[in-house]
Amino acid sequence: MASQRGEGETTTTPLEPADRERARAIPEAAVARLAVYLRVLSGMADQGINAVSSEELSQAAGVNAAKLRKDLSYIGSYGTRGVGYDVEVLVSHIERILGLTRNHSVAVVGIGNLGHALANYGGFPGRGFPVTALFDVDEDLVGIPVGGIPVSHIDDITAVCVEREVSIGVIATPPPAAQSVCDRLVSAGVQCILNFAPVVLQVPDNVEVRKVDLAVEMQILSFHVARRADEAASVSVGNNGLGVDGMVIRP
Amino acid sequence: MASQRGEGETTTTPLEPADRERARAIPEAAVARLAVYLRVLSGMADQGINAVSSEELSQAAGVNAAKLRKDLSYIGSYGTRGVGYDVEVLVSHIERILGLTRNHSVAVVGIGNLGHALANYGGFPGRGFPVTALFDVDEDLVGIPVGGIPVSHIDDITAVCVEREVSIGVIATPPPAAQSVCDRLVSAGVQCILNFAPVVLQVPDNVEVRKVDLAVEMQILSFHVARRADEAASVSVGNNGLGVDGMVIRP
DNA sequence: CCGACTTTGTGCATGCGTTCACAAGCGGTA
DNA sequence: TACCGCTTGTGAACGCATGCACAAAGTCGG
Repeated sequence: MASQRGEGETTTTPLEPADRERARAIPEAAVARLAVYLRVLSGMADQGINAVSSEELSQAAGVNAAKLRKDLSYIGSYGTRGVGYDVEVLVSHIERILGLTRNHSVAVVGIGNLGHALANYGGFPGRGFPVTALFDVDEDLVGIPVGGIPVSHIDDITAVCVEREVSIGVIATPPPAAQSVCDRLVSAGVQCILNFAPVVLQVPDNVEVRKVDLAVEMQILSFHVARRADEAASVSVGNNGLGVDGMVIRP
Repeated sequence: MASQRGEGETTTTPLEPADRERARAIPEAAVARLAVYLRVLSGMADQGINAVSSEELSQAAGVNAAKLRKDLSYIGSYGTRGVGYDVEVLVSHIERILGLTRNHSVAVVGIGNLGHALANYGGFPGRGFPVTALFDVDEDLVGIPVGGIPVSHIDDITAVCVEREVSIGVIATPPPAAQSVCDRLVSAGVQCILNFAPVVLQVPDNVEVRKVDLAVEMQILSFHVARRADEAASVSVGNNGLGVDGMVIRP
């Protein structure tokens, strides 16, 4: 895993010009799916499987086979017609495109319940994301190690982030603190932020923010519950032909 | 459908036929944003603000003003031209569309670090989502209350979910257990699942699954880091006009 | 070496979602 | 009451993503 390291630009396999061109053109949605394919492929590799067809892989990943092939075509042609894909080759290629050949140092801010959970993941699932810094306002927490890393005070955020070359900041603070923490991360040079706080962050446009919003997820589900209840209540006129092929429970 | 439960339709404000039609047509992406608008609006209501224009609201929510208006138009016309929107009216209308006038009982499965964090949220942010059941395989945990709710054994999942009318199941187990837990939730009649396990769940098509995948989020960020590093490395030929206006750090 | 079969890679059409731009509608003012 | 300015609501254009269908390309068996 080799946690932090001296410099870290050219230690990793650099993208060749051809790939560089491609990376620019990959749709956002496809990037998310590539990460899923990667996980499925890693699992297959662990099971000793070394070849896979687009059909098999797509089913395991829960997507359309054509879409999968198109997604893979964005990163180049690495399959063999008539045979399928070499698992190892695909894994290493997706890893390269996603930038996983380089380690991304992660800082978690806000060591509450969620922060604890995140810190204890200890190098995020799928590794390549070592947590190297933890921050909180609470003086009582400072110095105490969580998941092996001692908590720093939030006022030291700039110094620590720069020193440990943090490239991804995770915000797990209460809502009111989120924007302020975000600003501090940004001025510490962090350009990628994963936000768990239910707040819309304002950032300069050179910073990438992704948000994980529990409340929103729940409310989307709630919407579907409501919609279904309504549809069920109005099954009188006749349903449209939109394929509700009724309760196929697959064990 | 409406699985079990005595009545449960008309306890809550029922959607009128006109709204029912509309709810069916709301794009998935818009639903997610409506939840965000709702939060922003609630905040405004708490601050005593009672009118807002699409411009203000859209900025606070971090979206385009035109998009916001279109999103709101999906749920009907509740603004006043020349003035804006009444905050209260909008809040209650979005709540109705999202089905938040009804309480959605939530079950959390897997009381590890993340499960603890979720249970301790204690009725999810924005309320309306009371956590009413917790499950784990670990016998040592069974009976111990977490966040006020005693943990049940996972083998009792069907009985407990039916009894407590669970409508949303949250999976926070280790990956290998996720599919099995999911199957059990489904056979207990749970139709909405929020999945934190890094696994692609296979479900019948009457079940709605949303996934929150830390690893994928991190890898998407990683991709952007890599893409940027590459773009920065190839600033020699000349950048395209696609607005990278260079490192504007706003404090 | 050839032919049949399999599976990839992709051009094209379709549909969805976003954005633009403007007419319609409402409050305030004289 | 009539006008003026402001903001909504939406028709229409655009662009992106998905899905289809097929040609290209490779393997395997004879």
